[in-house]
Amino acid sequence: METPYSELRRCVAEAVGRVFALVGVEVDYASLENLIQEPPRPEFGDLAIPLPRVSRGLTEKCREVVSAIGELGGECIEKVECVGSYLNIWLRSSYLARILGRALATSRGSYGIPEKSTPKRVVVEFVSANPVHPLHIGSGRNAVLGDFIARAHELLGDIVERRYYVNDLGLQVAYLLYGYIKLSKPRAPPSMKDDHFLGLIYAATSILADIARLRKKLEHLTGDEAGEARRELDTLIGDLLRIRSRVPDVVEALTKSLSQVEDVDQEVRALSLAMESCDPTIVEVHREVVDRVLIGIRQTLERLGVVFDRWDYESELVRSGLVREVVEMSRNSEFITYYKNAPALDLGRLANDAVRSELGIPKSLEIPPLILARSDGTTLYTTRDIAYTIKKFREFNADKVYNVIAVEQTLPQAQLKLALYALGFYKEARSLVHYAYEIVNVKGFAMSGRRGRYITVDEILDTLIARARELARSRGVEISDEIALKIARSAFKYIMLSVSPKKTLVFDPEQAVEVKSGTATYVQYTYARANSILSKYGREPDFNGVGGDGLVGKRRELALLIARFPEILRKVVLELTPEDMVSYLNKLSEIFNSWYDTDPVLTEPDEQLRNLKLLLVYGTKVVIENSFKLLGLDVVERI
RNA sequence: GGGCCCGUAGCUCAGCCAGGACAGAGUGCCGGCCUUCUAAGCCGGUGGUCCCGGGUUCAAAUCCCGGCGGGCCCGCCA
Repeated sequence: METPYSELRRCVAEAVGRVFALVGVEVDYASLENLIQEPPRPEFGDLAIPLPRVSRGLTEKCREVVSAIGELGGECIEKVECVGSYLNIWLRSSYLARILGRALATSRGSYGIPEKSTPKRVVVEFVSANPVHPLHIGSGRNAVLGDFIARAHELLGDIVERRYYVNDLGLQVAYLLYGYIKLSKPRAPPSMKDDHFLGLIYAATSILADIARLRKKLEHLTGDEAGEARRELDTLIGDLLRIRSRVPDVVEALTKSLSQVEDVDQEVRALSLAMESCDPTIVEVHREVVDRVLIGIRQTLERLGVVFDRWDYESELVRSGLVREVVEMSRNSEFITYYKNAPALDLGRLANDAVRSELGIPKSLEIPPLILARSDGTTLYTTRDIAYTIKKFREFNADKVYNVIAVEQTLPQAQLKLALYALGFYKEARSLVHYAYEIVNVKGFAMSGRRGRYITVDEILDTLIARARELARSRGVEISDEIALKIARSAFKYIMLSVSPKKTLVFDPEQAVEVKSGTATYVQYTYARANSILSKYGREPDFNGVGGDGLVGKRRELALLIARFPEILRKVVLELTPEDMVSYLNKLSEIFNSWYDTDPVLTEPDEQLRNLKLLLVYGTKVVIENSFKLLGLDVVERI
């Protein structure tokens, strides 16, 4: 279906094109339409065309264009003006009102939502944070972006599955498990969630191992090197003290227990091996500690409104034999090689220009061989990821699989694609998308999961909830838990979505909890205002009874913005750029609020004009609703 | 050393891919607006060598080349 904005652009292009032809410049309407742009300021009209782009020398003929447009302007153009090298165009109010009214009347609540085509089957794997600590804001960004991708596909009518890869093998989990066993499966204090509690145990164990290692090393160091090591030691002890201030008993018991161990690292490595071989003496406690963390993570995700369809345990993947199968296939592959005496795939040889371009891998990215297994026979992360990717495609019969993973994993993700290709999974290799995002930095704070230095999603949500309550109370209103959570999580998500995923996001905890312009709350407030007007009006606006010359000033700006919405949404859905939607919502809310303040709707005596105003209110409401559906934000009827 | 990304107002960011008007928001700071549809709002003021240097163009924050600064990757870690 044609969008109102493309309709009006075509109308303008045709009218202007006819006039250009009259002054001797022939140009086809389609290319003229592409040259139409939005002026930077309202004084420059609703639309504008840079004349030199159309044809050299056209600027000089602009006066003739102006005088000719009166008769040939057609139904859409009110007037045009020449300013500098631009032709500025004002649309006829009645025309703009009519096409906007028709578009909204046709689609109502689904205004802007793309037409469904043949549904695709799409898997989005995201978050997949290691089960060793609570979700921090970095994982929060992943959760919000991944859910956005899933929602974008759902909006297109695709069938989407959300999967979480539980990385329950590897040294990180081994450290947690080690500490957990040494402490004889401790319970969390009543006020603390399990994932927060176990995250502290993980960090304390990891730090104690680091300290022991460093102390040993220090015995052989002198001079500058010794000084540096001592400073590092001080930092570690500082981190440990911070953890002790939260769980004193745990840290004391753990310190005492580990001080009697000759080589913690060696024991942890042994434990890791035992985990991977499903050693019956630990298999139960291993699963127990992982699941305790996962329950906490799942609660956090539920607070965010992010729900997964599948939780895939890495240990089960290994046990299923699929990983072994991948290694076997590799051994029979023509790309098998031995690198540093370990079995590997020579992906560099595979990655010629043709294959790279087929898989979307940059030419300049150097691809080292992918080592498949350690000398002890255990497999490596990327090897397992090959198996997991095959599993994701198979189990869901997927047309497309997204891996939402930090940009720092660009190389392993490229290797993953190439490995699939090398093993004959051509379609899978082509249909796998690494949706890369940059990390989150906290202002004045170096995050580290291993050191227990992070800001959790839970604490941000708690602070935001408290802040929302406080604000409501200051206005004499009590808000429900549900509303408070909706305000809080939307505020958090909005921040996560507002910066281009490829850019580092600087998170300022002080700013994050402020509720003002440019936040989700601001947009929610805008929605509540629009909603309030419409519910007081009590019935649907009369979409056909609009017209006249009412679209001036802010009303006109708002109408144009609403008219542009379907194109914006489409672009955001196809290009997966949530930040564009955020910018749009900020602009829309700003214009709406500014208009709202000076131009009453319900008391408007002129019926046609009132209908027009109601159309704008209705349009704003629907646009916010549908944007929120895409971004995973919550609208609130009252705030 | 090689590769990728980023550099725009004190701070956080749009705009760059598809070049176009005196470069836009938010925040901060200063001042004003609640007998009128929700003041979590609105209005006004303040604030910029678009990292630097060349080039292409009628026109460069945007494209090209060369620098500088910051981040990440180049593990038998994940």
